[in-house]
Amino acid sequence: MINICREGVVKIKKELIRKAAIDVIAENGFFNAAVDRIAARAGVAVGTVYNYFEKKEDILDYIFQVEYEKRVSFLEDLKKRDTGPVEKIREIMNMHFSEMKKNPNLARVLLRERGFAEQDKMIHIKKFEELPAQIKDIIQEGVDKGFIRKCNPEILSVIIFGAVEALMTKFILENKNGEISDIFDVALEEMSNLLEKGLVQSPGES
Amino acid sequence: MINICREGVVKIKKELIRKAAIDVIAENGFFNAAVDRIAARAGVAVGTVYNYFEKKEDILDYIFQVEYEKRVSFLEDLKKRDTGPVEKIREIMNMHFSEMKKNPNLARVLLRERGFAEQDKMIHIKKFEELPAQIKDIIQEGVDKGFIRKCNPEILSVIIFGAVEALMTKFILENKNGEISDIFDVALEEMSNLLEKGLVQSPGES
Amino acid sequence: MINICREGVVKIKKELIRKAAIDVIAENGFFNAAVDRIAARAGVAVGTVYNYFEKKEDILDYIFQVEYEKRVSFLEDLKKRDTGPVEKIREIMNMHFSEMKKNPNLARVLLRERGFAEQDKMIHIKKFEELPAQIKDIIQEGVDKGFIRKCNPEILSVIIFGAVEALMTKFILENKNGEISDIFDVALEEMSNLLEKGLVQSPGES
Amino acid sequence: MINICREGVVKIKKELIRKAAIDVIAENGFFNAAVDRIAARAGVAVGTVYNYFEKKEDILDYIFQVEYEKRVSFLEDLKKRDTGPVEKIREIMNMHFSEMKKNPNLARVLLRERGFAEQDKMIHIKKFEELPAQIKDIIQEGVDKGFIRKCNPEILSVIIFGAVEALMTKFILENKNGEISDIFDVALEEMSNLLEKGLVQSPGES
DNA sequence: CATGAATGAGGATTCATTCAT
DNA sequence: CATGAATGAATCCTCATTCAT
Repeated sequence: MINICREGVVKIKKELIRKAAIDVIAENGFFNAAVDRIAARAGVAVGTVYNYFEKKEDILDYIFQVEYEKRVSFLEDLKKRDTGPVEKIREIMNMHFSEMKKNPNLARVLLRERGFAEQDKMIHIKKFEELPAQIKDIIQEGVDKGFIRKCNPEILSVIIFGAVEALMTKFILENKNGEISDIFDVALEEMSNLLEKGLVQSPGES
Repeated sequence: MINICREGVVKIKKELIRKAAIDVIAENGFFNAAVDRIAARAGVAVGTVYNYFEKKEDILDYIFQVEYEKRVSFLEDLKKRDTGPVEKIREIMNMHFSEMKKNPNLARVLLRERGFAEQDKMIHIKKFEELPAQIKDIIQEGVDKGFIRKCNPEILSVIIFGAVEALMTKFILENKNGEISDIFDVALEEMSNLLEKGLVQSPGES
Repeated sequence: MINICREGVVKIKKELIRKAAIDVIAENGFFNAAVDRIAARAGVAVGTVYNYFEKKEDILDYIFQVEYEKRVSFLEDLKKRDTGPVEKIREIMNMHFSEMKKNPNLARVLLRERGFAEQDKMIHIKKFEELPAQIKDIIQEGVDKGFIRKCNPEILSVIIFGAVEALMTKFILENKNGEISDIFDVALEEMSNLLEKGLVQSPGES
Repeated sequence: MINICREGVVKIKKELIRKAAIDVIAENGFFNAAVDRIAARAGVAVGTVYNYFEKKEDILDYIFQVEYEKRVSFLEDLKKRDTGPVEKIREIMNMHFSEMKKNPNLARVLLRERGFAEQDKMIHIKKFEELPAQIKDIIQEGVDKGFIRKCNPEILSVIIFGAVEALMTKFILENKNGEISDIFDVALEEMSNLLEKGLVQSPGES
């Protein structure tokens, strides 16, 4: 469908820039990603970038904003669903892994450039950092309903998110130029097992 | 005046610079940490920095090197000890958390600037990134001895390290200017529980 | 306001910088010619210089390029002309001397900064160094047509070029701040005589 | 013979530095020749260099001074000899060429770094530049005695010196890393011929 | 809105020179 | 005299940002 309205057109350019920025930043890191090069990659003039973003940092923040919103709406959908909490967490992991397979560069940026969360201007990076809190609710609900043992949901949400991101980081480092291994399936399984059984040998099991 | 020994003096200056760099990088991020400011903080001239480090990047790499060596010798000691694997992992977490309490700025740097591991020159950052592999051995040993259930030790080491680092990151973000909460004790407990029992309510438990 | 044409405008700025560079380099030598000062002399910002030249060295190379091309086209015209070889050489000298009177600073640069010909990047300085070879052809032709006695044209071209440049250097050193003496006419005459008669007293002449 | 006196010892160190400087400057040019590297090459500490030379430039000037004095005493000897002027000039050329074969690096420095003659501090470089004037006397004497035709001796001395240096420069550029070709013999012959016969075909010669 | 030349503050790095030992 | 660590001014170059067209 053709989107002719002004806003739609605007968004197309902004999208071009956002996507170019993801690639350039993934390749060079945010600081080494010159605005000129981002513009060039987007097939656009430098000045044009500054029609859509006030400062270079805003580009990065916008990248996080888009992903943040994607995740928020995903999590909202998820919460409504009727599955158990472990299954939900499994789906969250699944979502992250498959997003990463779709766009490894994006994952690279999301994982590497979070350092800016401390800066006050980067409101969406900061928000992104608060996403684990969303898992907290799922865990809390699981506890309330008796599916999950008593625990500190906030801490556990951090633990789970950290684990997921560490897995992604590992695979990024190992697959710099190649295809993402399907080791993700193994990772998924291991995480599920950890949550279900812990890591310790139960008495009476082989 | 007594000059302890040439090598000692050299190390003192290099130490001054290293410590100053940790603070300045923690506050501004590596890229915004001007060498001039690091030198000033160290009470030293710019040129002096370049007597000890060839390039700015080498300062960062050296920071990782020192910490890497600390951790390696810690892990070597740990392996020799006679405790069970879960207890060992607990000690690793404990070590990280207490290191962090001692020097939060250092933790900030270690957590935030790992992105450079992809650069070839940063050999110690790269090595640092491979530390989780050390946990792998502990897990493997646990499996072999029957203390830990069958699993993929490599993946699980990544999961555990990721969890620990996420916890540290969270507390850094929340305690930018303040004292580190003793929430670490809770975190420690929760991690231990996760490893021992998983997250799921066992049938027959309340 | 009428914008002659994009390319024209570009050339104007590049010309400004080139001319400023000639003066600053002539006064201080290439190494002591700070890019900032060249920019200031050109009435332009530092950054602008780097819009037209990738590196400082490229400015110097460009100065040689422009002069090289001037000389090549002059020599091509000259070859076509119907005059004898000695007359042609005389015209070459004349051209050099009058160019030098027009812009002594330029001559200063051309004579003093050739040392860079050894660097691989300075392709035009290297080419400039090969200009004497053009005289070689003229001499060779003279030999072929019987106007010039048997000799090694390559060596002689070097000798002639060297002589011309030494003369120019001498006058530059003697006329740092003043007008170029018209001693050039004498020099021209002496060179012509040398070529025609040698330096030795012929038997039977007074 | 062992030279134990203070001055002798001093000179040995100064000589070490001078020779090292010649090599380092020949390889990198004067500006890229760091005093550290000169000192290192001489097997001496930086500070030691400054015990013998006040400023870096003084090292270069000293190199020229030594060579200047060598040439002056050579020319004084030469003047006393009973040979004809052309033969004397031939010997001057011969001296330059063979000096150059002995130490190409030195020749490189002498030819490339004369640009500093304009600076007031470099008194010996300036003096070196005035050496051609010594040939002037030889020519003048030749004219007076009837061996050389009437001419402007000053101009001709410049011409001859320029020719010689151009030949040396050419061979340096062509023999950067290799042995100096024996083309010098040819050059010597051609110069002699030029001086004796000029370049023009005499009527009645083949 | 699009363009991209111009800007100049900022930062990494070098290196001549000093001076305490 | 010898040493070489320390100094910091000086310089090249980058790049975010502006603005006239």
